[in-house]
Amino acid sequence: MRRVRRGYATGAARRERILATALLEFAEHGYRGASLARIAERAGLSQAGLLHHFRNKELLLIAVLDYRDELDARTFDIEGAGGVDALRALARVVEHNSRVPGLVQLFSVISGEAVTPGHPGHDWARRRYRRLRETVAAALRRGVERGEFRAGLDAEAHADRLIAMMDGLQTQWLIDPERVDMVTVFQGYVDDLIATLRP
Amino acid sequence: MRRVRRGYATGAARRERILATALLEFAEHGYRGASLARIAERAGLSQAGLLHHFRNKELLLIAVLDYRDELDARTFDIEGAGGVDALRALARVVEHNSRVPGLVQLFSVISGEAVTPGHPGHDWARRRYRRLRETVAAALRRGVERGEFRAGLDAEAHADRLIAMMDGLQTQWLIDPERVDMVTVFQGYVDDLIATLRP
DNA sequence: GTCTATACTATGATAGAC
DNA sequence: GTCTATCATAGTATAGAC
Repeated sequence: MRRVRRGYATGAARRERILATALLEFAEHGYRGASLARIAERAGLSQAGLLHHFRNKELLLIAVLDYRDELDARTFDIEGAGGVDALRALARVVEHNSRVPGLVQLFSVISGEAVTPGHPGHDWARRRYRRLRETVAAALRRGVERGEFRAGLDAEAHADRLIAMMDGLQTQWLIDPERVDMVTVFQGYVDDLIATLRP
Repeated sequence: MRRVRRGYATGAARRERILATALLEFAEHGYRGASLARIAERAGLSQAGLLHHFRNKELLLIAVLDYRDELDARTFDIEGAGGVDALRALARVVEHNSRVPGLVQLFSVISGEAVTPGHPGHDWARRRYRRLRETVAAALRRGVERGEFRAGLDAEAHADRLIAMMDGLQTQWLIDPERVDMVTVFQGYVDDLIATLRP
């Protein structure tokens, strides 16, 4: 009997171990600062072994970013929700993020590096922002349809602001965790915004 | 006659040339991605020559960050202004930033890297955020004293939010300049905030 | 103050045995 | 699929002549 999934399953587990390790390393040292040798060592295989699974460093980063997005599939149902509910969902995302500093840090470090055109994460970051903006803007528009928000609001601009606020507070929080209360400060923004947008 | 300032002046010009070049390189490639050899070449001296002026890479980065802060001494008089004036001054800072993408990018790239403790820019970033927060919060409090803003507002939280908004929009703008209108979107935030904070 | 030369270390990637 | 061995390259930093 051929154990159809055996080889695959082993390979997949290996792959995931590598991805999880690489995520930590990229989060800690950025793309340029991370080293394949160290990732391999921490993942329990040789550097050549690692490169058997991911042909080069750039492809590994892309895979890690996709992997992070998968872990992030807990979108907290922003897509499903609309109006005030969506804003509260965003606040819950921030709260959740405060419990996974590693994932947040990966995002902050890579986003920072990726502002440079030519960085392997540049396209990923651009796509990510565009998608996020669309998702949040759509949720705001649904709030208008439901009469929760006043008509004529600039959904895209508010979406940009909500995303900027999340990212900006994350940076401050990562750099100075004791001093910056990311969750409460963002919650305050959402509360003010709900009041402002009331019809 | 001893030309007291001659040697110094020459040295200072050289130093500044190096700093300006290094600023561009660090902005383009981050701390880890920048290379002393390339900085030296673009500044028109050898790598060893560069290291004569700045003993090592880390000290060069620190010097560049201080240099940037000097160029930034055009604080647009946020300290002097208070209340609504201060918020308008912040909007002017954003407008100004939109004309110096190089400086903005240096800040974004280094801030991103510097969330990692142990990064040579970590302390600089933390100090910078703390100072900024104090400056902006003080300006908001002055607005309360003057009766422009309602009493009991959380000045620190609003300061954190204003700074987060500036930084977050900068990242989006750098990654996708055609799509993100940093200046207008920030102006919108300030306008909403002035309305919200009215007594 | 600036250069050349060089030491030293680390990196990403490939070839080929098992 | 994993390893060892190796390559080519590039990086920071130092020594010492001019």
